[in-house]
Amino acid sequence: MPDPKGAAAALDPRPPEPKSHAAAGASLLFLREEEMRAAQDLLFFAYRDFTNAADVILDELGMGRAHHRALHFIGRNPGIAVGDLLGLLRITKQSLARVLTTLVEQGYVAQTQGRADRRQRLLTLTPAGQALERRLFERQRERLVAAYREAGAQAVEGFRRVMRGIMDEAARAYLDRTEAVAREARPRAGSR
Amino acid sequence: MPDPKGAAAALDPRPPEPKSHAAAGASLLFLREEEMRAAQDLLFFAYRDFTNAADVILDELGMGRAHHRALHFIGRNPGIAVGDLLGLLRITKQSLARVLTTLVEQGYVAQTQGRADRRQRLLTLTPAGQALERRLFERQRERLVAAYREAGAQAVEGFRRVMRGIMDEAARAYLDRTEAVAREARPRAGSR
DNA sequence: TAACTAGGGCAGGATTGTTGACTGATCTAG
DNA sequence: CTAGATCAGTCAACAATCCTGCCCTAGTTA
Repeated sequence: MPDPKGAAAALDPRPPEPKSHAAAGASLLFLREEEMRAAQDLLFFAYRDFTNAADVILDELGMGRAHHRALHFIGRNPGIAVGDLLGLLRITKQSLARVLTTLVEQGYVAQTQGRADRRQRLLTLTPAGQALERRLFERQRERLVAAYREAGAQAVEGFRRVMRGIMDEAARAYLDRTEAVAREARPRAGSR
Repeated sequence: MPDPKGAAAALDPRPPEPKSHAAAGASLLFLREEEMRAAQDLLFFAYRDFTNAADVILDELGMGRAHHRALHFIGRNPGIAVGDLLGLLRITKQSLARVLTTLVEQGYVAQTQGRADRRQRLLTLTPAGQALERRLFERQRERLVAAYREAGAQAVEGFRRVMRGIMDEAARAYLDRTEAVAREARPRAGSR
């Protein structure tokens, strides 16, 4: 019943591409099989508990995580067009339409016609939507602040770099754009 | 229903608990509102694209992410009882039963009766299950290896610390146990 | 023997996601 | 100005995944 090849491989800590990079050497141990397995665990548990933090509030309102995701990205990108939001969430028009309909009906999201292109419905959070998004965010922020503070600024920078590396190129580009906008709006803490 | 306070707060980059920790000072900027928002983005995109990496293979087999999660944790905990697996995944018996049934029927997972407690069904991966899990893992490993290598060992350590801080205490305890077991099985690279 | 526990199973429903096709409004290029 | 492309909303039908309750069997434990 046991597969010798599979079982052996699971215990074999061979580092991929042993010494291609120069200043690496033995420290490439962090690329071992077991480390990659552990990273799977980290992503699963962190994401599970992070998203879970807001679920209590969502349940009270009869909403789900999809609503939260929409609120989050509309809040971070006021005036975003429906198509662009679809691209961020990577879901279909139908899936978004369902949550968007309830969010608009319940007064959390407002739609305004685009000026340049009047076909577009630009999405923004109403004051109620901002308040709700903030309530949801606060729950998650507690966890983040605790984790960030405990780990320290340097660890946070490492976290940021690894997370960016895991995601798609398109997602990285989006983050860069968002960051640039944030710096522009508040140009005291930024670089340059 | 509209909350003007929420709107104002959304623009206010106040650092929480300004100078409670000693060696912090201005570097506590990384706890600002915007940094927390950015962390939400990081978690969303990294998790989205990481899980997505294995979806192609899963689709071919008519399986979903729930199957992958079960395979992953059974593979990492051979002989795990159904109840313990439920505790890890944090889903209901029914949800697990569905995926477990298909995994057993298709020969990816084997059930053996517990010796100490014969009510238990201890779960292990069959050779086919190990092979499938490995195929799925390889896709995700590509991303992880690239991200880890690009970020460097120090960044990886920071990533690990932050991710641990985000998750529940119970999840951290599980990771510690798993790590200890791995060290025991291969006591050359470990500490102590 | 009685009470508890591990696991399986069923009924019924909610959420979130999919594909595909169609409509309407608007923009753009020839 | 017309033809085609694009943005968005909508419908139907379906599938994956999750949920709450409830009941059952087998085995453990007091």
